[in-house]
Amino acid sequence: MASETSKSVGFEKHDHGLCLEKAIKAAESYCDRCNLQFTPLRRKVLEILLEEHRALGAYAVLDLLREAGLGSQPPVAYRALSFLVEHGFAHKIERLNAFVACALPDILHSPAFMICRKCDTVVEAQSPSSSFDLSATASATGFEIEQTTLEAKGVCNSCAEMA
Amino acid sequence: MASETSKSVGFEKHDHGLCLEKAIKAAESYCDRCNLQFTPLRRKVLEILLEEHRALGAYAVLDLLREAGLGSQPPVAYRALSFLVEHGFAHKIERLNAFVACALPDILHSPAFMICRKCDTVVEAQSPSSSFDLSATASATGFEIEQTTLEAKGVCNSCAEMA
DNA sequence: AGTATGAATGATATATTATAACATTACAAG
DNA sequence: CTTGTAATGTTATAATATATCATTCATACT
Repeated sequence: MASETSKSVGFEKHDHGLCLEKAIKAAESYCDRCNLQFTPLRRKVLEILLEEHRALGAYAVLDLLREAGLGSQPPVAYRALSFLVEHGFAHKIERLNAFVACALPDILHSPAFMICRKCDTVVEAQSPSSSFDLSATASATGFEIEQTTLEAKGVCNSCAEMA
Repeated sequence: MASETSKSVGFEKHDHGLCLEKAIKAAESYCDRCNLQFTPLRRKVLEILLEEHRALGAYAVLDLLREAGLGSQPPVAYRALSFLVEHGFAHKIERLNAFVACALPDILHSPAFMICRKCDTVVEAQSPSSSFDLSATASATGFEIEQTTLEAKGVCNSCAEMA
């Protein structure tokens, strides 16, 4: 379902049809290599996220899924989204309770996002590790950071000892 | 209400009654200085968060509020929590949809957290800015980071131009 | 004191996000 | 061909959050 139009997405224009195709191919080949099932449903959900190119709530995804005739109940969307997030094809934006396609599918990274509080546009920054200074990326794109939140998930001392 | 017991909280023991009192006093005097109303409700919610010393969902807070005879409907809890978050007395942990009292009430900081996926314990790290490497803090406390998310809220280029 | 103003709280209803639980289908390994 | 596992379908409901309007409370001005 890739369109050939180049439209304004994120904070600047780019060839969106191309980026969609590339991302799908990347996911496909990754799943091949890792014996993961890149099913029509999962592919469609990733296409939806790529096509929209912004953070979508699970129910927005579900609506589009329904339009495409592929599943109609919440768990269907949530399961596909979980799969995509788990394998790095998409990220969850916790602040928005929404999901975006990964903008850097070929690069190992810990996700970092700039979220506009006015239009909810989400831009993913390239972040090699948990230590990352967004301010350079922000000023390069003209994004003015008002507040940042860093949340690290893991296992604490005492839980590790118990195991 | 502050208890005098010293119990194990976070990743290590400390005098909890004392830290509660200190935090309440800090909030009180900040509100005085800034002409904010540190009402009984808001104080109670902060006390609840401090007393529990872990991330609590809004409805958990509401239950404790109800027990204390101070409001019983969701908006009551959400409004008090918003106030506390807005003024930095508490933080919202987006990953958990939960709230914690600020562990560093006297220090200007952008919040950074380590969240145990097994016990949901949340520890706040001291983070002077949006650029911050959690890994040092993590290894100091024996926390093993599995995944980090950095979300910056602000205003993007095009929205800024419109205004 | 009286009263106008805005802030905070109370109360009802409902919206939004997410998952539990179980049934069914698809598909691959033995 | 059948048995196990993963994926999807389906129903129901849980958990989180907010809109709206009514009421009370604090403050500041006269």
